Amino acid sequence: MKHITIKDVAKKLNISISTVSRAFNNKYDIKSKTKDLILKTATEMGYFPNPIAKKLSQQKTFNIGVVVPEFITEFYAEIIVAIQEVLIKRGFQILVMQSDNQPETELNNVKTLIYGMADGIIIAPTLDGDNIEFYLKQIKAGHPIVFVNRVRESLNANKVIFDNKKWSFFATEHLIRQKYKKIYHLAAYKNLTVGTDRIDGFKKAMKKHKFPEENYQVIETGLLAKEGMDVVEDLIYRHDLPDAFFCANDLVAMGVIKTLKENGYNVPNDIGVMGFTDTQMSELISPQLCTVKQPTFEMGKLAAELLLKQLDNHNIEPETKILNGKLIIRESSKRPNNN
Amino acid sequence: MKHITIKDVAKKLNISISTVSRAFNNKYDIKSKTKDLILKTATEMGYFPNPIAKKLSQQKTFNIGVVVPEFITEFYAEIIVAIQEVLIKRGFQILVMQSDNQPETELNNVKTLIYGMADGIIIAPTLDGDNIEFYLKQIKAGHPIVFVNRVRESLNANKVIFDNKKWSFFATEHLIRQKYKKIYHLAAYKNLTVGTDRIDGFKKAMKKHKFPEENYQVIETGLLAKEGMDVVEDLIYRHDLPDAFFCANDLVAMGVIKTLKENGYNVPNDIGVMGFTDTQMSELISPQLCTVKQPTFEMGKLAAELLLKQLDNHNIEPETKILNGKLIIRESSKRPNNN
DNA sequence: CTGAAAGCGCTAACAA
DNA sequence: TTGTTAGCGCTTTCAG
Repeated sequence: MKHITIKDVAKKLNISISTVSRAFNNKYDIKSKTKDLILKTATEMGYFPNPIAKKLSQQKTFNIGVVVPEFITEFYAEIIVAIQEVLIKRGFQILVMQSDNQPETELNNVKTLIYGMADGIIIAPTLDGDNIEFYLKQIKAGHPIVFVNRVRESLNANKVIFDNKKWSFFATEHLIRQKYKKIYHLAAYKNLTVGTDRIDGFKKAMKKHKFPEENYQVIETGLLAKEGMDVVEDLIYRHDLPDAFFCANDLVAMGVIKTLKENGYNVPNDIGVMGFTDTQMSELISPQLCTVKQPTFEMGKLAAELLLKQLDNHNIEPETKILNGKLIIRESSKRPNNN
Repeated sequence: MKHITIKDVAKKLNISISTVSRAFNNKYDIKSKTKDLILKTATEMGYFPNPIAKKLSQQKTFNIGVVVPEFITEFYAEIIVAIQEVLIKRGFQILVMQSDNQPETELNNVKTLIYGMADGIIIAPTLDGDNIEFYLKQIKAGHPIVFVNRVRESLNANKVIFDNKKWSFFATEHLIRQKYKKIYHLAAYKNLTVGTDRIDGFKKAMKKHKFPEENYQVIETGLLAKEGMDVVEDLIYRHDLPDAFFCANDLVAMGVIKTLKENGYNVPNDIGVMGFTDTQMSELISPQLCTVKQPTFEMGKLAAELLLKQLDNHNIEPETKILNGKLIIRESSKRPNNN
């Protein structure tokens, strides 16, 4: 329980604590011989500078906090990996906290990090709800913050987001080009901006290509494989299957494919399926999943870089990075005779 | 940049800082009227107690650190979720740090957490290597630490591990019972205890059932789908395919299945495949993957509970929880005519 | 019920 | 090149 402190080291060597401090921060003049001696004995004694005390006096940790809704899916895990890659090179350590998709938990996490142990923080919000105002106040007070993913484009802050509307539009158009005639969009929960944006993109494509109202539909489904399976089962039961599904994410798409296959439908010959995000698994299943690649690594990297800029200069103008994706054409949406 | 401190609040109300402190910790006698007033104005001013300072004087945060090799695969992500579930109920916040499979990074992470911002720490080590000694020293010094997963059974510390040897043995026996006659084990990297333990279990089963040496083999493969694919391609090229694969994890197994299918082999009729871990995806692919379920949630939960015990009483005897898994029998290892 | 003051471990002027 | 000392923001005894 007892930490060895700078004092213990100083006493042992009969020198002052400031000399020990200098040895560990090697930026003040100090005889290299004493420095070596100090470092050596300190290590022997098992001394390690207490970061808490350091922070309190220096007003600087070299920690960056990252708050995400969850990291059980690859999406945020990959973003975090990218953030870490950039910031570790610059001498920072990364502390990650999960909000569990709970805005209150998110707020607490951010508070702990920002008031306590982090010089800056990257937030992937759960919702673009009430917390945002608090965050903006913190930014104004000088705390570097960068937002990622689930934020409104209009938010005046450093942020990196994905152009969900556009790529949902493109994904839908891909299905249309494959001559699928009746397309259902299995959407994410409607309280997510990313969800509504994808719905918008889907509808836009439908309108552009003049699909009659009865030939397309948006079904609020969710983000889990199970939820996709349930919806498909229900549609089968009601004899209301479309000839293509555009799913909110890959996991839902995989659930859809599985249920379709189990019920004797061939994907993509009978029914096409399109995912969103491009997870690792999407090319390991059969048929391989056609999807939209979201540049998770790029998102993380850019967020980290925006944060570094803020750390260097607190008064820069907020920047927004809107990222593009890529259609990953694979079997699951390939109609055999699309003539 | 300027935080509002306890001093500012005290000055504003013309009271002492200790009174303000009391108001926020409501454990000392304080007139409820003054308390309310303080809390109210403090909130208005945007005051939030600085956790760093709190920790320095109290020697207690309510943070628990969790250090894992990575959380891009479900395995550790699920463990973390379980830990969080237990500890949040007890008023702790969880700080997660990734070691990136690098022992040095791991050591730094642990140091930051333990000396700095965490009352206790759960470590899922990258290797059971040199760092362990340092950790044991910390435990002796009174820092609560619990180990998870990649640790030797002989380590005298609080830990929760999985009985890899046993379940690797059972997995192998399952393949044997299915009458597969030539079985290759695609092993994890050999410097991982979990890897060598699974190899041991595999060999033990082979010996028990008197498989001739030429009918089984251990191939160091890794933990990625790509690595599984490469090995299978190589075996196909060398005309050295077995009639069953027992893979180090599900991801490798999925890579194996994919490559086999692409090369015209039927799984499980021509070749059986068995995974390890039971990821979400394993039942979404076809054929569904037969695997061993590792109780990730249970592991996290128990680790958290062991930590809580240590937090309450620093001098308890170290406990070891060795967990069992479960065979999840699915298509990929079902031989049609196993008579 | 409230205030004064010491101290948590460290940094960073300022002296020497 | 080294030592002395005043904080960093908070808790917690000890007086009052």
